[in-house]
Amino acid sequence: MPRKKTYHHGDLKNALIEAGVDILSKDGIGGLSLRRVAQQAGVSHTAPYAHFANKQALIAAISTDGYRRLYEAISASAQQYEGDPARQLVEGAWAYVQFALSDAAHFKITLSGVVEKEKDYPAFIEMSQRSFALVMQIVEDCQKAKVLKRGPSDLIAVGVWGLIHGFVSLILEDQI
Amino acid sequence: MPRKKTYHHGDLKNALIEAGVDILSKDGIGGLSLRRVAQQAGVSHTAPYAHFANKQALIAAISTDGYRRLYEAISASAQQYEGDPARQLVEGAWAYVQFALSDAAHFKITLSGVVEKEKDYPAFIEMSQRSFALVMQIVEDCQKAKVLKRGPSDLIAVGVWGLIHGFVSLILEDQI
DNA sequence: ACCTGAACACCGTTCAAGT
DNA sequence: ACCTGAACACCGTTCAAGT
Repeated sequence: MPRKKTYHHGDLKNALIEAGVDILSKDGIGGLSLRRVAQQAGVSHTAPYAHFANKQALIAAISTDGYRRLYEAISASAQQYEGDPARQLVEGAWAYVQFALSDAAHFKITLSGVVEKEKDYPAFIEMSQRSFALVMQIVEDCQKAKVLKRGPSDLIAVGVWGLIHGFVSLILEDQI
Repeated sequence: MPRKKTYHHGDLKNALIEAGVDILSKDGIGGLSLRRVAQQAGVSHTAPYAHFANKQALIAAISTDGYRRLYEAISASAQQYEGDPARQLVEGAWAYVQFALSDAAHFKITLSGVVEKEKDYPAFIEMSQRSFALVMQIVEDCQKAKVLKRGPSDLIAVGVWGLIHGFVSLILEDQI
């Protein structure tokens, strides 16, 4: 018996997010519409409104998923190189670059800041803050190990993040 | 005699860009449509196609204008504090922050990298590169004056830019 | 060259209705 | 609770036509 095509009792909400990520990877940000997402999930074009207030809310959920992906990648390499903060920093940066290169549209919509997410999407805020806190933790461990100079770790973490992001942006714009 | 409302022999192209910037400041990115831009410029909704291949091209022009605004602001403060690179750096950063805060939507659409501009918009590429070159020049002057540590100036410029951008992003997302 | 108006396919969102 | 189908206003883009 084939898997049921309907999400009537399933997890339509996550199916819609997955469909959105899939569309982003295939057709970019321009191809992302609520109606296409619904169609790909096998439901009518109004069904998403049972789970998301509007398109912005779906985009916020997709962005939250993007941050989770980033968090998990950095976290995985941090665990792998436990006790070696310099390596954790460089591998974390590499995870960031890999996400950007392997799924540019998902990366961009997650980190662009173009969509107004800050107001009504606490899950997005929380996931982005967890990611930043993880980077700050690695920065602090690097400071203790004398890999990075002393100073305010939050400021240095913003600098590290910004430096990596700047590089990735140059790569994505083909200027490097 | 009031100024003619028609751009039949005027500069519709720039009028459309101005209208776009105006709409961005009033209604944000969600409010930016070709039809609204045309209406605000006082022409039919198909007139923009005489000057822009599509909506992306108009957005690229608006983004180019954003980079020019950034370039001119940083350039103005660089001239004002000629011979004081430390001051040039801090005032240039302040100009960046001011642009972001005074016109968040224009700033975001310019610097988000969400739109695919790199391919067919050489004016955009050129203006963004000029802005980056200016920052790099200030960084090099700071290095000569021992305000910044020695090292590859392009890399340090990316870091400086990224640090400022990271701060601005935190401010715009109300996380600071 | 520059602009118009009709037309097409597509979109976000609402709403009454069905299970 | 979860989903459907019709409906509405709006959008990007094309095209034949007008000056």
